[in-house]
Amino acid sequence: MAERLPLAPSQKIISRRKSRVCTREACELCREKKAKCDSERPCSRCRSRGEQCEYQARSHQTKRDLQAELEELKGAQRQRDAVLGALTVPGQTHDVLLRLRSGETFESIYEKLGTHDAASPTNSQVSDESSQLRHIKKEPFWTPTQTPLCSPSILEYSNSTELHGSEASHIQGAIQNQNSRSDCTKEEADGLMPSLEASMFSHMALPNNINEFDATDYTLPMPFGMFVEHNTPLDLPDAYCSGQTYPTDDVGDINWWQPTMLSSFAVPTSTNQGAWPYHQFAAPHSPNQAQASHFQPSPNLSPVADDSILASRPSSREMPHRSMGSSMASAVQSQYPSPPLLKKRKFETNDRGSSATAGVESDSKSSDDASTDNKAPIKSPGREPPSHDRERHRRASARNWQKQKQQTADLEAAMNIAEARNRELHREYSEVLRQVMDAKNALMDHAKCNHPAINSWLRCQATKYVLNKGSGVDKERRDQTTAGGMAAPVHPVGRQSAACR
DNA sequence: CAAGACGGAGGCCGTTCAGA
DNA sequence: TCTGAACGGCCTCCGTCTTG
Repeated sequence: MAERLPLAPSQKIISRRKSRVCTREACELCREKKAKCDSERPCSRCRSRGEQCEYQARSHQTKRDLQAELEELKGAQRQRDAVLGALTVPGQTHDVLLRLRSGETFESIYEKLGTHDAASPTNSQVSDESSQLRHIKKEPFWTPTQTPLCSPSILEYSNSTELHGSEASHIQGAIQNQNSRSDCTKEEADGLMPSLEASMFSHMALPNNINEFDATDYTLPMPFGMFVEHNTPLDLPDAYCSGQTYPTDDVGDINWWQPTMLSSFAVPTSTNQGAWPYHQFAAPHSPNQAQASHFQPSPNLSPVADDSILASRPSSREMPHRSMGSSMASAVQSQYPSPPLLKKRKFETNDRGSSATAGVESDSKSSDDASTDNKAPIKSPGREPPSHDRERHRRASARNWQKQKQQTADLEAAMNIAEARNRELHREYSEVLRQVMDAKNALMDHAKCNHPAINSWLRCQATKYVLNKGSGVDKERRDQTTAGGMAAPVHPVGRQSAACR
C-alpha cells in the first residue's frame, strides 16, 4: 500500500508514504502536534523537548455513546420547546413565566407541566415522562355531534315513501299510531327529546373510525336494523356472550329489544392484522366523564407502548438503535417499535474498505507484506494475538444476538399491548352502540305521543331505512359487477346523510 | 532551516450480517 | 453460538506546507 504509481506530483507524495507503526496511545502534546509518539512516559519527543508528557484517558466515544448523547440533547430540546410552548397556553403563561424568572430550570418546569397534564386520563397512561408532551393529541378522539332532524323536503319524501316488508311494519305502525293517542304530555316529550338527542346522536360519529379493519360484512336484518349502522359486523363481546361470533344473517326469533344482543367487533388476531394500523392507537381522549370512567385500560396498556418499553429497557448504551428510532421518527410513528432497518451491504470493494479490513486480514497478508521493503507488518505493538481477537469478536456477536432477541421480545410485547387496546376499544364501541339502541328504543316507545320532534325523527328514520334498503339492492348489484371486474363503490351512509340533512 | 500546522492515509476496533 | 467478512468511526502519525 505504501508503493503507489507515480502519477501526478501530488500523488508522488503518497507514493513515498511508508507504512507506519502506530502506538496504542499518543500523549497529549504529540496528539496535538500530530507527531509520532512512542507511548513511553515520558515519550521521546517530550523528553527531547523537555516538555510535560501527559496522557489523558480517552473516553472512547462509540456510536452508541454519540447516539445516546444525541438523544439526551434532543430530549432536553423537547423539554425546552414544551416549556416555551406552554407560554402560549393562557392558563399556564403566568405560571411558567414566574418559574422562569425565579431561575427554575427548564427540566423542573417541564416536569411540573407534565404532572399537570397527567391529570387527564389520557396522559396518565403515558409512562415515559420525557415523551409526554410529544404524545399528547390536542384534538379529541371524537367530538360529540348532533344530528339535525329531517328537513321538510325529506319529511315530505318520507310521507310519500311506502315502506315495504316486515322489517318496516313496526316503524310504519309507529308512524301511523302517532295520531291515535298521546301517552305523555308535550312537556314530557320535550324533556325527552333533548336528552335523547344528546345521548344517541352524540355517539353516532364514533363507530366509523373503528370498523375499518374488519372485512366481515354482516348486516343486521332486524326489524330496526335501520337503526344500526349499515354493514355493522356483529361479534358479541366477552361481557355478553364470551366473545362468540354470531352470524346475523340468520337471526331466527331473536328479541332485538334485548340489550344483550348488541353488537361488538371481533378482535383481530396476530395473524390477520396485516393492515392493522399501529398508529391509530394514539392516546384516546374521553369526551366526557362517563366515558372516561367506562374506559379503564390496564396500566400496561399505554398508548405509547414503545416508550414504556424503552423505559424498561436497558440504557441506550445497550440499545442504540431503539433509542434512535424512538426519537428520530415522528412521534406517532415511534409509538411502536419498528423493525431495525436492514443495511444493504455493499459488495464493491474500495480502497477504504479493503484497508479497513486489513486488521482482520493482516494475519494472512503478513507474508506478502513482509516481502516488500517498507510494507512491513502493519501490526502495532499493542495488537492482540488472533485468539484474543476471536474472543472479543465472540463477545460482540453474543451481544448482538442478545440484542436481536430483545428486539423480538419488544415487538411481541408491543403487539400484545396493541391487541389489548384494540379489545378495549371494541368493548367501548359495543357499549356505545348499546346506548344508541336504548335511546332509539326509548324514542320509539314515544311514537304515540304525537310530539312534532319525535314525529320528524321517525319520518327521517323511515326515509333512511328506505334509502338503506335501496342501497342494499345497490350493494348486490355492486357485488355482481365487482365479480365481473367492475367496481363502483357507493357508500350508502353518504347517500342517506346527504338526503337527511 | 527549524519548528509548527495540518491534510489525509491508514491502522484499530466495534458492530452487523450471513452462513456454518 | 461461532466465525468470516464488510463496514464505519476514531485515532495515530506521515509528509507537506507555512512561518519566523
